[in-house]
Amino acid sequence: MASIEPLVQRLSSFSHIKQLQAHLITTGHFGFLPSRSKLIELCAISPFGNLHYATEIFCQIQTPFKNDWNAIIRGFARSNEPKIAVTYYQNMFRKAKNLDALTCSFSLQACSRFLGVFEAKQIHSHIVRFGFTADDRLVTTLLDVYAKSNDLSSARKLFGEMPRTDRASWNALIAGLAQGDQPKEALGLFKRMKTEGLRPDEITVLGAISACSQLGSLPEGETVHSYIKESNLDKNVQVCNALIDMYYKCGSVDKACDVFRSMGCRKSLVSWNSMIMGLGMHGHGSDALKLFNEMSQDGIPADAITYLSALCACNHAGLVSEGLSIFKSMESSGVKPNVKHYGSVADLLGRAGRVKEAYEIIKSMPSKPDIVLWQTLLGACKTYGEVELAEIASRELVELGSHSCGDFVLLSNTYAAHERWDDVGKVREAMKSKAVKKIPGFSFITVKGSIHKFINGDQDHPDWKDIYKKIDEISLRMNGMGYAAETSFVLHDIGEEEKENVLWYHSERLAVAYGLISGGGGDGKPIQVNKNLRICVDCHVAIKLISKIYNREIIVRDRARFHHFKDGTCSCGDYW
DNA sequence: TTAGGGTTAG
Repeated sequence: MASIEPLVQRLSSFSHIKQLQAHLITTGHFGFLPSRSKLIELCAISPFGNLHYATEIFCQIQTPFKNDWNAIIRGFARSNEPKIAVTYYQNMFRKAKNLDALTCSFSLQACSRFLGVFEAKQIHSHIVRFGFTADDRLVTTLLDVYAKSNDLSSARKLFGEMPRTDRASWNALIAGLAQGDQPKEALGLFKRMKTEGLRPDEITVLGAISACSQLGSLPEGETVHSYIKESNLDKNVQVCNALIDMYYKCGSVDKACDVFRSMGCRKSLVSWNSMIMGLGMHGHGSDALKLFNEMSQDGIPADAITYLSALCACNHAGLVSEGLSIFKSMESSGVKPNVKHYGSVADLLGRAGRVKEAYEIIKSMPSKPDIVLWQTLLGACKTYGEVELAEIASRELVELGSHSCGDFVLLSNTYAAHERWDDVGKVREAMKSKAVKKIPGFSFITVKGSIHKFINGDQDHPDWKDIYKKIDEISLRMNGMGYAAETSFVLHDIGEEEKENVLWYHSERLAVAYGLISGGGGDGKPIQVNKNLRICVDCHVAIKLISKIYNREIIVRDRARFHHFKDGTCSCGDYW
């Protein structure tokens, strides 16, 4: 039998595949293994194929050969049901025993799609058993699964054991560490890679930039950017997009704009989305909306993320009518609003005191509202003292199984504002009976290239005594300006154990104090602090005052947005 | 013949 390859080259539709199958059967060549496997592969992975049909052919084969299995596994690995690929793999392992490195590779690709570490570990053991560990490509795929599933220790161990590492394996580990919670380690590897004589490429720098974004460290980001310029990697649109993202996340929306405006390649949808999001997070709502309009003139249609970015920009700047009209325009643009768009609009209305309208929006959703949405509504209820709606939202939250400390505190505070102390007591009881989980708050600051992390009230920093001394000094000077801590509700209602977290030693204040004594940010540069949660109301007041007393610009990046404190005010206009 | 590493939200 001649190769069917020339024939295959000319196939362009599913009916061609069926004709080929008929041809193979009628000519008695279906039993000819390469042709049969090719047919299954075509069905399973070509753009005009049909995975279901591929499995039908496969099932008709009494003893499928290795390549038949591989074709099916490969097809499922890239389908919407990657787990099925692993099921086929396990069947093959039991029945056929003749799997090869490719079988493992396709199956691992499937694992990385559904983050199946358990399955990956099983395949890993087979890789060892079959002696495929010298296969760099296969091991890199395995490393990537571990890294993507956040099993970073396995990823690192594997990397350490590789007989040869190349750029791809370094890249997989760097990206994995950056996207996991080890951005510092990712940057360390990026630096080490250069000293070991491997030249980072665009994929490497994407990982490194992403690490800088996570750290929120502008100096580190600038160093990576210099490397990118030196190596001419700044013509790559993905690299530019990552730089935009990094700069605004590191507090410099101006530098993000510079990158955006001077891109040496065509801007993609992601470039626009990132820039709009960045402007929004820094409170430049109207600039964000200008860009939003400019984008359609540039012939790039907005997608769901564009709309979300524009809506967030409206939220952070309090642009209520603009936000509503953008939301309304979504349908006509053919972009279907999802939970996040509804959440954003509910937030916009809620913050503006239009709590009932926010509730109506939530009710009008085609899908079921999620925890975040009810929390948003609850937050607005607290601000505007809407007890009834607060109770509705809380009930929904309990039903959805939310055990977040914040939910209880908000409800309790809403009651407290109406002096309904019995109800306050009941909420507190409920908190005790359901082990309410609390995410620990932490902040960090980069000083002279190294990162210092602070947890509320911690004394782990080598200079903690000086930091606390500085805080005492700050508090004296603030009290002299008539500052009174807003502890009334917060401390009262959260419960006893919270009391030790005295507001004065909140992580963001420890970081700011350290910034002041260490000259963080350098001459005249702003002190920049990153926090994992939202900044607390009292710290917000305090840092405004600190910026005035010490005549220092302070930038705080919290979970939701940026706050630029200068001369006693904040860029968010106290609206966040 | 077929395989490895990649950018935006929350």
